Amino acid sequence: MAEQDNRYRERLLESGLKVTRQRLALLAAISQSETPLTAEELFMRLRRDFATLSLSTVYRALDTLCEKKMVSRSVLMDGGRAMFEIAPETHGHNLICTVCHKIVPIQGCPLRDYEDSLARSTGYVISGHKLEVYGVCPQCQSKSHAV
Amino acid sequence: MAEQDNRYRERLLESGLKVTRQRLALLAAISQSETPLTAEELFMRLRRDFATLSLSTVYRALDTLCEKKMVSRSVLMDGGRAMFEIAPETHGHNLICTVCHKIVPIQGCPLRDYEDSLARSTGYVISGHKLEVYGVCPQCQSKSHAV
DNA sequence: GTCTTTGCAAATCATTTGCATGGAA
DNA sequence: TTCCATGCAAATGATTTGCAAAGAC
Repeated sequence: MAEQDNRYRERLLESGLKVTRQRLALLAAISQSETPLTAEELFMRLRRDFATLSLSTVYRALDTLCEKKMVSRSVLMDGGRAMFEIAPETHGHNLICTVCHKIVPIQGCPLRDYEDSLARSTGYVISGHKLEVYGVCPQCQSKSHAV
Repeated sequence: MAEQDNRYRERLLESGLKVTRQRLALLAAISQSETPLTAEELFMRLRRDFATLSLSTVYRALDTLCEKKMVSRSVLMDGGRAMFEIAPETHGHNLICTVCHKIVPIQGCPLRDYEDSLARSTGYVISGHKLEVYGVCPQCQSKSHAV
């Protein structure tokens, strides 16, 4: 825990950012969650032991951390609010259950080769992509059978 | 034009929706655009020859038409506002220029086989996905060279 | 005539911004 | 000490909702 804390401390400094309690707490909270969280969710979690924290600080810190690639932002199907997760070192995507909204990472990305062929066929210089896959997880499948 | 109008008329009726001027105008406007449009953009286009139209009608009609699969909604990278396009009969995705924000459709989808293998490896029943690819279009590439 | 759809205005939700204070380097 | 970061409150932007009037079937 303290080691991880120090890793974040270093990365903040490397990025030219100041090490603040709120940023460290944010990074700790995001990294402790297995699924991406909304700004509001993070705010509520941190509020427990950080009474004076402000929601706009959460938004500002998330913006900054996204710029520095320490955190990444994804968008859910409904289009409502943004979700945040620790930027994974290996590029990948999420698989989202449309029933319970559980989010699990998919390891690997099926689009590397595709991007190359797309670049060739369109003349675009491809810079990236956003992919989310939707489905029903095994647990929710068995629940619906049980009814 | 009148033929297309009639096709939409039918599809509305089939879906159990009433055929209204505003819905027909909306469908016409969306189908006449080569790129997806925001609700606001549609509103402004329709306002030209439809002075009393209300923005909330546009939102409501778009919601309804998305439910009935006549229109589809996509999300831009920045996460701001939703964009709408006529639901394509063949599943495909968009390629978005990060400089001029031009949006062009990509024919074909690289993920069909991938979804099958993902279903096998995860136990999920895959229902769909959202994919957007980002890059710089040939025009914007040459413009930046020119500088 | 009945039930849906619309227009308008007000409400809501997520996110952003201005500004003075507080805190890290 | 010098800026960057934070807290608070107010602003913004996109989208939604309540309600009465208008329109489609």
